[in-house]
Amino acid sequence: MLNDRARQILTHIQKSTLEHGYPPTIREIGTAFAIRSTNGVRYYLNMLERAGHLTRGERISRGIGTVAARRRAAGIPILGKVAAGVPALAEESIEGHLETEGMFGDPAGLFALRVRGDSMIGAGILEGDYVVVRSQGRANAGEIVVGLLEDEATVKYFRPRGSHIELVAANPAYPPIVVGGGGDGDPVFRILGVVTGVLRTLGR
Amino acid sequence: MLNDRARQILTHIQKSTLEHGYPPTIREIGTAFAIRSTNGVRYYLNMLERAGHLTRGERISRGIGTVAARRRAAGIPILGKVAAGVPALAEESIEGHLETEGMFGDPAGLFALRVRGDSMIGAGILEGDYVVVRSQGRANAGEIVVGLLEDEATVKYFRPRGSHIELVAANPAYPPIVVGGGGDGDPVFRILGVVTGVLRTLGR
DNA sequence: TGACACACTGCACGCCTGTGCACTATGGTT
DNA sequence: AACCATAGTGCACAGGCGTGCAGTGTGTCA
Repeated sequence: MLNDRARQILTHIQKSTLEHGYPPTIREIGTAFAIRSTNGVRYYLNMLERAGHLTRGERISRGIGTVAARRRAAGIPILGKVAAGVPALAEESIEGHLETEGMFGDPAGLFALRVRGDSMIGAGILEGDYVVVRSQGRANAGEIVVGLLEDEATVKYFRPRGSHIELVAANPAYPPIVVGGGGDGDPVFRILGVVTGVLRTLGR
Repeated sequence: MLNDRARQILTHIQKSTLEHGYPPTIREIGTAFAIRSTNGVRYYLNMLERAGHLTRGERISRGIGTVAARRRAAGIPILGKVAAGVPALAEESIEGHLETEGMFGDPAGLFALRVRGDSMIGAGILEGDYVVVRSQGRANAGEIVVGLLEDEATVKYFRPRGSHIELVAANPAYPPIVVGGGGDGDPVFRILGVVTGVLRTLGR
């Protein structure tokens, strides 16, 4: 239904919209794809609109709204009850929407880290998962922190023990690491942030 | 710095952008707030731009980009190497960006489900996690599926065994469930979709 | 070899839209 | 009473931008 060029133009519109905050004009798209006539572009826009990939406002400059941009507002529907015969997404069964933006709080001050190793499998954090980290220098007891331990980033439970700190793995194979005791050979440790989310993709 | 009216106008621009896919014009904002002169609106736009809440393209129609819309593009930065003394997000150490939108593939056909029970802890799926599910009726061997088992949604490994299907938990406490053997008392099962992601928020 | 779809070019028209300049009403301060 | 900031009104101008219509080159299918 959609050919290669049309797909490229669609992603260009999406990228441009995100980059500037507003969609491109027909002529801007034309320049980007070396299409000299506005109608060359309109040919594709009509195609994309018929295919349902974007909506256009008539006679509205930059009136190109990608469906993706609008759906962003909705997010992924969260089903509450999965009723007897309903694989379709019946409106009534939608409990809310997964707004991945903002679901971890204010995006500023957040960063993500890909997890290496299996030291936190007990907490449901596997190798290859992304942990979402709120960047801050201190943590509460029991929180999962990302810290810098001798120039290496680690993810561990944070357990202050009065005079020193224990970094505890969620895997019995790894013994707790003691830091900050003031002892001579004690490793240097600094908290980079607190883990506020875990994210994993499966399959491909 | 920003008064109440300016804030309302900012959120109006954000809402309108999400709703239509493109930002409003000066005159459209004016109508929404009963400001009859375009310069009345410009007065606020300048204010908001000086405060850094939006960026404007000069002489560009609908050239109002909210900073929030642009940040959406960036997502959460993924740090690769966490170098020695760098809790700040040094540009060089950013490996990519977590684009939560689209990271699970085409948002259409996806839904999310809150996990109940601990039957999949071995796969790093805990109680309270959200699983992101691609809605489809069949699955490959070994994939984690969401299925409807006797009117109840379950998350399990999918293991076809020729004549029947085994639904295997990732927790030794739960024995495999056999379905589709054609036997009289066999439970009814239908695949709702395949799990393509796991998502968890921690703390608060 | 003709017909036809595809992927455009070229151009004029005219509304849409941001900009600039001048002016006004209101309320608070000195 | 004079002065100033705030929050606008009103209007003309010019260029941005979508639309409509007509035409072109190229490949392919019959």
